[in-house]
Amino acid sequence: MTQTPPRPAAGSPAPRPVPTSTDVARLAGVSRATVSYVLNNTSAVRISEPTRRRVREAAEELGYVPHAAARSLRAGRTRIVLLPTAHVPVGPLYGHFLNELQWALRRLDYTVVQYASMGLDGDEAARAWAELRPVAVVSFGAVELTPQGVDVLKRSGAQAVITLGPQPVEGAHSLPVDQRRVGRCAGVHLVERGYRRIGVVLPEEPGPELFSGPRLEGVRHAVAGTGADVVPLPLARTEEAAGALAARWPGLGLDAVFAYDDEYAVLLLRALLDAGASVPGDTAVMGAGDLLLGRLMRPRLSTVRIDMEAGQHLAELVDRVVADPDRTPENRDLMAARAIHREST
Amino acid sequence: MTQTPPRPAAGSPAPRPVPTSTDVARLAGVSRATVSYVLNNTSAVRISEPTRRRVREAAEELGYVPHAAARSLRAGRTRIVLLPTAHVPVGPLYGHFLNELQWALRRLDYTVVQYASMGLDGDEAARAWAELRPVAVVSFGAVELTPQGVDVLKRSGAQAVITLGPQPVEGAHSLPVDQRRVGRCAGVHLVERGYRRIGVVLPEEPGPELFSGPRLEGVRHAVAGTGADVVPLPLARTEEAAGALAARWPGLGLDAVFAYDDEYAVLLLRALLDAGASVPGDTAVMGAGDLLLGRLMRPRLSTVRIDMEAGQHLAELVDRVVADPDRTPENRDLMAARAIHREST
DNA sequence: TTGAAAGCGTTACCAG
DNA sequence: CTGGTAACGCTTTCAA
Repeated sequence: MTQTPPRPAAGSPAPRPVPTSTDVARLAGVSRATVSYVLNNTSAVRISEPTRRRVREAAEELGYVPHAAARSLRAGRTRIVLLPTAHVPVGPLYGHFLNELQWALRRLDYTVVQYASMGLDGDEAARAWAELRPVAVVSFGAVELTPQGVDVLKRSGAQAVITLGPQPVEGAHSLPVDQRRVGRCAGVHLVERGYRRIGVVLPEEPGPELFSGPRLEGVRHAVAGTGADVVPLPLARTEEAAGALAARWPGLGLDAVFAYDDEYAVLLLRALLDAGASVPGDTAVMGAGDLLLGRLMRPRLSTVRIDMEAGQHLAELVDRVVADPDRTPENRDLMAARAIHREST
Repeated sequence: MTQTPPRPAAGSPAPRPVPTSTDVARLAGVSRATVSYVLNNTSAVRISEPTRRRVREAAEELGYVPHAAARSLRAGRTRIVLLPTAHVPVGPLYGHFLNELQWALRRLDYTVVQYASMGLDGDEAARAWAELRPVAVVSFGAVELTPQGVDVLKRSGAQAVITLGPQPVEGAHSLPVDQRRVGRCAGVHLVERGYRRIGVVLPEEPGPELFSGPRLEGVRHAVAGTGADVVPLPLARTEEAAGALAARWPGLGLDAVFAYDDEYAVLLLRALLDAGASVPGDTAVMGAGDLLLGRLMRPRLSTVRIDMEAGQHLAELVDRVVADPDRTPENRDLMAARAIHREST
């Protein structure tokens, strides 16, 4: 026997142990199997109505709630979808997308587990995730997933290992999401308008590197061969930092700037205006994300609009892959990016 | 119920079953018990170094990963902290707070499960949560938790049921977070400056009701007895809606407006300016949240700054309550609110 | 120092 | 139509 807690100190409110299906069965005067059948509405077996009622009443009276872990253990599979997350959100857009995905997954009856990857490397992380025996893992690049990591997950029972990112991972169902395209949109937009010395604002804060790097690369790519220059500009997300950058702006000799997202863009735009610069006359400013923020500035901020395929769609994809892991991967990029011309460029 | 046998169709690449501790034991030529001892570094038992090595190598070779559900089942407790979430985020601030909390909990080795409450009522939701046997539940008011719900959770093994909200829930460890204080700050601020016809912008979008209602109530409370009026103003978070509201503004006869958060405030502020109004001359505008957005507007947006006690602290509180469920609840309000005067009031 | 065995709560199978 | 029994993977007590 296990250590039956010998009546904890008097005064405790309810030292009652948590009721199990055995307790329900005993109270209803039936077997555990019958309890299971009744509570799960198993159609393959027919139980008499009086019995059903007795079982239901017993469960109600005891406040019985089935134990998900025991169920999974027996069933050999969970309904857990694991979402590895980075320390810091990389932007409002991403947060919104993640939220939508969670909601949609829950709606499909999955249990969403967010797993913060505390600086583990890809394989350590994969092993930690595998302990939960998730039926699916959807990775946004917070952790660099390796083919070995994917293998560990699949062997632990994951039916779907889905990665979103610029390049596919061997063994995983990889959906293309190429942040370079955001930069490319901006680069093309600016070059077409004749700008030739282009600054690119990169967040100094840790977190968005996985997004900001490729966006910079995208700008470089768009600009290649046009004779235009690209100058990386690290910037902290504060008014002071923006002011300092604006102060040394004339010395930089830039005629345009593309910022990691609209927040950084507006921060700098404001600082430039306050420093007496003319936008887009002296310098064009472009952001990304098409946030409310930018539309409310004057001049209105030109931006790269990013549409992530609705979380709803991704959730349905997860569900399909779980049901049929061998289906051929889809290749459409989940992210649509296009430049929106307003008044700041 | 599903009845798909775990036997995959022939031709599947790797139908290898997931390795268990039995497999490791067999390969290492020891018993399952020994495997458990070695892999968990059990200090009460000493295993010879050669044996340890054999076990470790076997585990490595097979790619063995322990099964969290089985472990919890045996242990009788999980490390799951359940976070009920609403459909839509109620604002950037809240999102940030939630993120910090998740990170801190993970750091304390908890498994964070976000549970979207799909329109379940308090007791249904509590039962659904209880299936996971969380060791703690931290509720932000996405679902109205009842004393019965709390009881179900506690009886299912939850050591800590923590609610954040205006009023305590019987049986739960309730931390005061009173959104009315935000409204009160704004109300006091506006009344002190002589404004007497105060509009309060409430989001038309579903989601923030649980926050916006109390904030409105707080304004009313602050204004009571001063002879000032309070007028609720539903507003969608779009430029069109704000424009429409600004168009009928003169007819409303308001001399000040407090918006649910800085986004709504700036939206309206911009629309008023574009309509030719003077701020704060004709109308004062105040927001909440102290977002970057408001600081970048001209005139700079007056706001109510809200500091949620760092998620870190809440995570540590959870950890303490889990360790000692009978500790006396803390009563300090987790939220600090104070008006910040800028240029728009 | 190691191994055998008893459960944890659930459901599937197969007798009654 | 119903109920006993075994098994899921793991930890831990007890015995060798």
